[in-house]
Amino acid sequence: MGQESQHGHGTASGEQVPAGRRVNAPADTGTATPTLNSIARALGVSRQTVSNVLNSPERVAEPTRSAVRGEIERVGYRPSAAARQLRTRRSRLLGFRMQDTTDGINGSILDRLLHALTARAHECGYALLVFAADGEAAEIAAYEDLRATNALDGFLLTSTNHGDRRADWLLEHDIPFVCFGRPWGRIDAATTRDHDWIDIDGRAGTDAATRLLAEDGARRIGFMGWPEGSGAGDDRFDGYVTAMEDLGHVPDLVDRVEDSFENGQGAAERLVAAGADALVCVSDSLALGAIARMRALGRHDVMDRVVGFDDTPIARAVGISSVDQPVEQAARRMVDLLIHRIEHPGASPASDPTDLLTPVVHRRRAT
Amino acid sequence: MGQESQHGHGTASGEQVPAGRRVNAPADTGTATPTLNSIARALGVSRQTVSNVLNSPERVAEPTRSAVRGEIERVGYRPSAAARQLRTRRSRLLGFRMQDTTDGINGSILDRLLHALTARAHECGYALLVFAADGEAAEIAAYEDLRATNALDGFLLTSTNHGDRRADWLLEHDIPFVCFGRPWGRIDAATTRDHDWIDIDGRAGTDAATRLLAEDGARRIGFMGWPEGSGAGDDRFDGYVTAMEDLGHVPDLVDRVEDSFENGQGAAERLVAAGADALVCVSDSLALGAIARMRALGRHDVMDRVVGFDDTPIARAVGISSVDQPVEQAARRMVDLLIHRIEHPGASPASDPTDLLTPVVHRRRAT
DNA sequence: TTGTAGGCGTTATCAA
DNA sequence: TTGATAACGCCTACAA
Repeated sequence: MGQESQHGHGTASGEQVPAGRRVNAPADTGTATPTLNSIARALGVSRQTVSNVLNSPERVAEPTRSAVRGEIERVGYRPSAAARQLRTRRSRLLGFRMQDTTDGINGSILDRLLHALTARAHECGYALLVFAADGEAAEIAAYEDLRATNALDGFLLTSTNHGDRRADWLLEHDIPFVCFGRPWGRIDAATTRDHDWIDIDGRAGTDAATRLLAEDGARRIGFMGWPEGSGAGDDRFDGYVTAMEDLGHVPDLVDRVEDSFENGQGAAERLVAAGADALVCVSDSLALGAIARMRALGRHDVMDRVVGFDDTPIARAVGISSVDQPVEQAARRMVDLLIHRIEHPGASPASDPTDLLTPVVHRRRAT
Repeated sequence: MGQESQHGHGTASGEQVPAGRRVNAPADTGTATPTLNSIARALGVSRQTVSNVLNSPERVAEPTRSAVRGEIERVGYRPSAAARQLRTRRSRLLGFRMQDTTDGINGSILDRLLHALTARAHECGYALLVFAADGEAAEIAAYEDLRATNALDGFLLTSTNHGDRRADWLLEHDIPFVCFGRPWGRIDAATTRDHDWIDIDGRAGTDAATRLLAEDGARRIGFMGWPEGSGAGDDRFDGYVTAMEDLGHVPDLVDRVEDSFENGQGAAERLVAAGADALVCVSDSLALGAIARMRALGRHDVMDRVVGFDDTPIARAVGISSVDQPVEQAARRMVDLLIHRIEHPGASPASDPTDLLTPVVHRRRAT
């Protein structure tokens, strides 16, 4: 194997430093960064063999293989993502867009998601690239740019809405992606192809919340939700309705408002005035508002019968019962789906609409 | 200029597709990805000229320049980050570690920071790579790995503590970074070199909070803080002490506990038992706990005189006065410092200890 | 002002 | 089983 003997045309390529060149040598610390070449040379094998040890170990004979591995370990070699990317057209990078405005309380679930996505991606050998973009158009522009320049392998989308054009664009351009949230608008639309997504069973969440209150003796359970038209909001409303009907109650105490603490106060007041003795809320902001107003009105009976949604830190701290979305599980599934799609192009979408993640209600008592 | 005429040794490099090769051609959509080469060829100029138009436009004559620009625009050319990175050793990527555990309420300020950092980096032509790592050792290992494989240009550190070894490691390895938080432990330590950081004047925050309460007629103002030993906590304590002394009061109503809602309840109860008629808190969790307990005890007088810290969404919603850290400003400065350091190695640290960002107190009334 | 040459570190193909 | 060769797209130095 001719240890150390430079064979062939003089020195191996990349080693002739025509004295006086020394381009951008980064503050020559004595030890140059190890590369496939340097390892190959040290061992007297070809750099292709070293590459094979990394990518198709079975094609390399045992003695060689362990020798190479030893050297790699010894010098702390790390393959260069740039070079690999240049060659393979893959970056092992996943894109995640930061919401332009975190409205705080509810936004916290997105942050939880981001944490979980990062962790899972890491386990799979991928990393997350986060970017900012205001509005749908800007977001699409960002996809285009990041895909072209940074070769992102795929994107993780959140809060998909009716008439969302991001998914269409990505489909058209054959870029892998997964959505957190069902394709509300497009489902059943024969003209559009399907795509990967995961979702949480909001309906099951409000259903469980409603039953929990019923168990506590509530009869006139009210619902505080978002205006009709948002997929998740309507879904959660359905859960309330079916649970109520199933329990033999009439789901007629309903107040649908934009999400905010203040609106929660107002809606709660109206609902109790109409006779509600308990409240199911589609968010913790609304629940928090409801509790505050109930307290102000001296309705401690109702205060103890409010259930929020998302199980935000505030709910935990203040002691509000809340529906907890299995975000970590969702993140794992999103990443796995996306990576599968990336590594097996051609495969058909793996999501099954019946396969929603089930949230769990935490029962608490306000402090 | 011989449009379209291939001059020199046959076709330009990279264009000979020895029929039957067609390696990984990604689903040949008819239009190949534009490159410097393809643009140069289309225009009959050399690829170097195109590169120059991008990187040193002044070296290219006008007619050529605009022709090139037109073509770039027309075909939607984007330089490949991988190729550029391979060549320049720079990725235009900044690293940000996700906290392993977001303890929720207070963690929200980190999320706000991340949003702001992302936005600012984007404006500067950089992107953020987020990664997960549990514990100091793992974080350092992540630096090493990301630096070696992904060529991250620098790192944005948060929550630096006493005896933090991350900064030491990064300094040793000459990797650019900035910290959110003063180098508490190492400041004045002659043995360690200095580094870039920014910080917020916590002392000014509690000072302002204390004065705000005094304006409202409070005399026996209590302080709810963290146990001695944390830089930020001690800093905030100092603000309270100096303000009180300056106002002619004695800063003797002090309770220092670990940060949590529950501890906030306990501390508040002890302090009012000792005679406090107002409370300055170093976090919104503590403030929230304080308010809850005051309400339970019927001390509405004190309830209206609680100031929190961080101005989290909950504080805004519930109506707690709170000290708002100028996070967006901090983020801008962090990114700018880091990028400066990256693009001008050798320059000395730019942070000036006297140059802290000043928070502002928002006055609110609980709902 | 523009063009030529060479190489950054990796992988794919094919020949030995 | 291993090695030689040729790109991937870009940038820097130098020559014309």
